Amino acid sequence: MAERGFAGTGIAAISKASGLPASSIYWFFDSKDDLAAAVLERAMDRWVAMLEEVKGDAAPQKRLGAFMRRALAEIGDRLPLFLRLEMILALERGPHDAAIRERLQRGRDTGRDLLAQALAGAFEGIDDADRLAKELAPLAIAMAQGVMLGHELDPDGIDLDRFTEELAIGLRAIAEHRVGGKDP
Amino acid sequence: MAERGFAGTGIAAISKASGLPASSIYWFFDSKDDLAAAVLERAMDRWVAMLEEVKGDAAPQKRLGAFMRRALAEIGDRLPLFLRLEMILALERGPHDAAIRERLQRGRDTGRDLLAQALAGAFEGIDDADRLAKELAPLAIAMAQGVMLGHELDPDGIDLDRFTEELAIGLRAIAEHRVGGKDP
Amino acid sequence: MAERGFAGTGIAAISKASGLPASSIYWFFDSKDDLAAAVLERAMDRWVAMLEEVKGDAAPQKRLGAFMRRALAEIGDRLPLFLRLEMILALERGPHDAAIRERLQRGRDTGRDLLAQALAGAFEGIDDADRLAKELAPLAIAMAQGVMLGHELDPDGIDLDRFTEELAIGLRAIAEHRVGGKDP
Amino acid sequence: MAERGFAGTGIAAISKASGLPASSIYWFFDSKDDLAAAVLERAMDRWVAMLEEVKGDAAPQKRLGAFMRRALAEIGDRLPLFLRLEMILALERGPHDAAIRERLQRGRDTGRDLLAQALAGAFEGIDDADRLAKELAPLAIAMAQGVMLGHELDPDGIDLDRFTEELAIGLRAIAEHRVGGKDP
DNA sequence: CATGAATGAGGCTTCATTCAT
DNA sequence: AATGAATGAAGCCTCATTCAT
Repeated sequence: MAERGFAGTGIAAISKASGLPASSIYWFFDSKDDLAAAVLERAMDRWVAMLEEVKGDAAPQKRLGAFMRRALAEIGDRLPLFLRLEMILALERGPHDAAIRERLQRGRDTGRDLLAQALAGAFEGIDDADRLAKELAPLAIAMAQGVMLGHELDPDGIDLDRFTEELAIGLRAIAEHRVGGKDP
Repeated sequence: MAERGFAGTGIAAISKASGLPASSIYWFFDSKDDLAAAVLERAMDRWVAMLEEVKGDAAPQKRLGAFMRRALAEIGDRLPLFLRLEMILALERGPHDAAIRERLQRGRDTGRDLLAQALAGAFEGIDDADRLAKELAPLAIAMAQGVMLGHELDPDGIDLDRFTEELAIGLRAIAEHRVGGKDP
Repeated sequence: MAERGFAGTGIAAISKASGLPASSIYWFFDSKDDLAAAVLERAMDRWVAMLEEVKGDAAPQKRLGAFMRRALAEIGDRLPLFLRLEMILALERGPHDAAIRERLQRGRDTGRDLLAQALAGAFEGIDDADRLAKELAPLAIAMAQGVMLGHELDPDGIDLDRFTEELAIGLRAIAEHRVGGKDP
Repeated sequence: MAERGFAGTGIAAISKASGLPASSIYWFFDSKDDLAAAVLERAMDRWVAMLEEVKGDAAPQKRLGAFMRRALAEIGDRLPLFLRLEMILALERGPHDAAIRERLQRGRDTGRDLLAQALAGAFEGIDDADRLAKELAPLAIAMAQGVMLGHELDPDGIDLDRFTEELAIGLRAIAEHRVGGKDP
């Protein structure tokens, strides 16, 4: 579903992939919507757990790059499934809305909070680092997602390792710009 | 199709939207794949034309913000259709004809070139501005796309107007960082 | 559908009976509900047309029996399809309601009006024949339907030919009873 | 099942209504057919028991109306479930086991016998009351069923209380007509 | 250029039933 | 006596496509 979208993923495909006959899938899920919501939820939980763990590591908050690098660890092979799933489900508006959209929102909120903490470390030395981190977290997430998407679409066009570092630099510059036009 | 994806957009829906009976659609297009490719092509051409026009305007290359602002002009309502279409078709891998993928690649190339020119203006004063602009263009596009996607998903989370300006700042900082680690 | 009910009549059965593939049926009808409503409508129209024609014949209003005998002409083989369809669809409440129920109501109204006219003939000589005919028409219909149903369930238990005559007698007695307890 | 028919009543619906998982239902019944037969049997037994009880009451056979009124006591809310079930199962021919049909036949026979006794009382004073009662019982049942069905379909169209009395009058007139065309 | 009709394959989902526990 | 899980067949309906006109 993360690869072909909601509509493009037939119950038959899920059945084949899972080894269960299609009708059995309906023992576990009420509908394809319900299944998608459950999958999204689980993927989300895993990703959040991973981020928490990274955050828990000693010093690393200090460098945003380290955080990002871990967060996107799977990349290279492919976009972390959760992110792909999130993007594609979010992009595909349609009738699979209700349950899914709400879960998407929750995921975004959690991700933002975690990134805000990592950003605060990267903004060390800037006034109001915490507030700025909170403000810029959505922007950081968005940029990061965009870059991952870009990498997915054209792997050679973007050097992800380098990017994780440069994203921190760019955000720091933006934070500094926000904190005061041109003062020392 | 930009809203529901390729698989989620039935010929019947296109028929209703266009007022033409489904069978008539097959007079104009050989298949759904063909139709999608044509739609993508047209959307792409329009977008490119718009960018060319912006580029043609007087000094504006100097400020990346102005370029971006025009490029995303439609936003507020919704992500420029072309970008939405591009993302969703790119994300949804599946059996959609190679034709589509190739056209997507072409679009990305054109966009990159145009943005590189705009970036070169924004990098004024930096050594090797042209080369850096070319290198960073894919990153810039990716970031911009991510931000637009983020805006689409959660319009209140991201201030697009401000972003266009800040993106320029961030990229400049990255360019400076690339041009020389710590030398003046 | 008149024989197996709505739920018991699969699209596949209709497909086989009609010679059209199941998917083609959906070119003509929006749904199984829609199809049932259309079938009911057509059966109803035919039955009403037949009743009108019977009514149009010369003297026969005078004897209710003649009217009934014609109205139930097909019987012997089987309950007039329309009546069977009406009963079974009316009895089977379920999700096939909306369109069907309304059409059922219309059918009942028409039948009642036609029968009222036939009854008026049978009530010749009774005061207020017209009013009584109108009042008793629903009762007459109901009785007749019950008898037809009974005949259907147990063909030997009920002599339909005799019944048509006796129904007139019974109704006349009821009408007389209504017109005045025991006066001459 | 009395409301939606055999085909329209899924095991899942029965499961939900009973609180038992679907698989448990198969501990009690061998199949859906078996279940339907059992349900029909039980409903039938109850109805017969009630009729017996009514019959056992003092004088009341004398007035058919009293008998009918009790027999249809539940009405007003809805057709006595047994009658509904009987009609709908009888109408819906299909693959429902011979068991069901046979049980239906038995029910009809019992009802007919009981009604014959009640009718005999109502025919007091007519020659051959017993024979006529036996002959007309099926007709009486059929008429009563039809009226109940009519009441079910259009509650305002038929006054059930009045009907119970008038049915007796109508049947008496028919009996008298049968006993001798025009002789005193 | 346009359309009504037709169609096989496949869509999601429910069906009645079975089985191991 | 009870149940969670499993299953093949069938349910209704939509799919992309074709064809005759």
